[in-house]
Amino acid sequence: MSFDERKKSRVTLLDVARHANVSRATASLVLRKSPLVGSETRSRVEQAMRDLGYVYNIGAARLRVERSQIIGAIVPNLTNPFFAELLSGIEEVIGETGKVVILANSGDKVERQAMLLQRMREHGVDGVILCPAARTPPALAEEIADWGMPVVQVLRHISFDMDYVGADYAAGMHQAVDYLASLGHEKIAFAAHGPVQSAYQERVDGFRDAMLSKALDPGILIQFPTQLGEIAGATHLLFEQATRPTAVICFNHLVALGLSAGLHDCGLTIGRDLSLIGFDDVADEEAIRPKLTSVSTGPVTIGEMAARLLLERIANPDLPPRRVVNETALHIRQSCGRPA
Amino acid sequence: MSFDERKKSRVTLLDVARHANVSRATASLVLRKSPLVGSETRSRVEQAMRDLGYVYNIGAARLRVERSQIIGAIVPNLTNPFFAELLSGIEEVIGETGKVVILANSGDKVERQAMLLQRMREHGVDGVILCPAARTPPALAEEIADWGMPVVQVLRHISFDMDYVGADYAAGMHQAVDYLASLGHEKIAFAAHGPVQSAYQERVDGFRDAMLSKALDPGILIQFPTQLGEIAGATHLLFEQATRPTAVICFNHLVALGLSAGLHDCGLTIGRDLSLIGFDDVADEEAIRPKLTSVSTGPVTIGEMAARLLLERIANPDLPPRRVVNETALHIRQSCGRPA
DNA sequence: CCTCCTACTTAGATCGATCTAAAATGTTTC
DNA sequence: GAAACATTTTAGATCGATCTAAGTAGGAGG
Repeated sequence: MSFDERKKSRVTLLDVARHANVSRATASLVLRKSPLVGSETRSRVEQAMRDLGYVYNIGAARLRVERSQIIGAIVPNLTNPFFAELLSGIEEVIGETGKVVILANSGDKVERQAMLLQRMREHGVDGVILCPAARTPPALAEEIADWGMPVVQVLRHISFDMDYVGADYAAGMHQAVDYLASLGHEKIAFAAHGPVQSAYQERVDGFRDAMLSKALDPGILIQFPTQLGEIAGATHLLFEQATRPTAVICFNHLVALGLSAGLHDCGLTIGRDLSLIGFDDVADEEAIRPKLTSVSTGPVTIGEMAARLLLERIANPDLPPRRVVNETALHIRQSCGRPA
Repeated sequence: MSFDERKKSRVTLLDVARHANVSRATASLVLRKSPLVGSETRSRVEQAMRDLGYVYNIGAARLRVERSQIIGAIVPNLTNPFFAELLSGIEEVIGETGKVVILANSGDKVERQAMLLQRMREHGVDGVILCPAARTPPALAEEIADWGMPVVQVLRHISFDMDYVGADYAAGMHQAVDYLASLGHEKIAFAAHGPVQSAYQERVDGFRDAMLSKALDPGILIQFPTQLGEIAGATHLLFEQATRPTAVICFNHLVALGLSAGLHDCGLTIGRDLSLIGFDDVADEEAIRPKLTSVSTGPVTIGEMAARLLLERIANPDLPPRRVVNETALHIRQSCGRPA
């Protein structure tokens, strides 16, 4: 890169074209790997690009073409490793196609989510992967449809008219309950947490349903604090129920981590004094002792599937809405035993 | 939104202007909240925008103005909660300014990182927050400077000519070593992990330095596997050293989690049979039992500071390069005791 | 009545790519 | 040698905003 060339704030396609003695149009064709240009011309232009240090300006291109190569991802909480894994899957698949992911954190706030969607619209994203904030009105789906913006819901859903990718929470609950029942447990609690949204509801309903199908009492449902740090301290809630549970199924990995710590603090041995089943099976759960028996929902996979679904939706907007539900798997480790 | 208006693929500023009986220029001034337009005109234009459902097209604007309102963030590993927290801090600060964050995962691969930087350049990002992949050649810094791209290094650094935000790893190591020494430990191991990069080196050097200043042997340096799942299984490495350590300082929270689990598996009691100090103090460490004494580096804060530094750098490219080093704090909990 | 000033408003060029429709070039066919 | 054809190349309009430089209107001052 010579001195003069660096002075120019930006090397444009026109500069490249002039340097290679062709027109702007031809240079553009080379850029887009069109078979129309002759091979000698092509290499001359490519050399010119290298000589001048040309950088493609996607922004300029997208003014003409209807494609920004940007995908949005909105999650309710970034610090939760579960969502980090989800994002990782999304970024992986989107990145492979040469597109780019805009990341945003709704903090589970509906207004903030609306603002972020607006911002993404202004950036002309090709589509959005959205984990809807709790209490998102279903009308949002219609609004989004009006905008003509391709959106895939992940993990939570607010509408059946929009693509959705999630896990089979109900089946996961059945796996957990069936396993505990097979060990002889009858008093099984569900340790819930966080705001109510579709995934929450599905887990609770799945739990109820599974318990009833085993003719067990589905009524032990305990609400734990939202913050990880406070969950351990709230462990006593488990023992303040009308019937004291012999096993607990956790809403997610945060509850599992918290209770695992809290039970230890109470001097109880997990798996002997009380059985514990986690949900989501994030990497950390492998590192707790005793190792946590857990229902895995596969956040990375869900992220990948959501990304793929979105790409298909963008390519073909008239597809009917689809629902993809990832299978859950019960990973049996060491946190469950027979009831005392 | 009426039928005809929806048919038009996009409502432009010109449409708004016509609808409000003003020129495109005036509408643009309203958009940018210029004090030049009369209040009556302003509200007429604003009403027109609402009537037509106008959406600002940042992409078009940025073709004229040198500002894309996009910031890039490149991290080596998204699934590591430490980086997720970092990102959370970045997104928070950047989001407040109305800008947007493009997220990318280098997988700690230099070539992939180069490709991502290129892609971000094509998207015309206003700046990038980069946690350089291990083995990134220092020449990259010059290349970036040639591009004229504002970049802030986080957590790891490859050049002194580029802004940098990190933690005071050396001080953190001193805190950890001093604390253990005060408890009477003399055989202290450093449990390392992952590829060598500046943050790695600083921790190792800090450890050495701290040990030497206490006249202790700084030579017990053990390399653990990269994957969390494999660390626990490698715990035995601790006991295969020439001198068996009575305390271990962990490279990061992954090693701490892994060893905490591994020691439990060996039937050892942490804090009594062996003292353990974590590093990074991610939220999870609160949930391990016994609670982990840990050096906190504050990833969220570092992310916030990096974002602020980048914004300043963008506003004022001629600032001399700055280095911001976040203080570390030793959080004393329950994982350390006197040597057996 | 003319000049000057203030407060708005606007026409038209511009950013850097793509796309259409047409032109230039070279080859083959009759 | 002209017509027909395939292969490359190109001029110029276009996308949707911003910016410059110039315009209009209305009032104050002389």
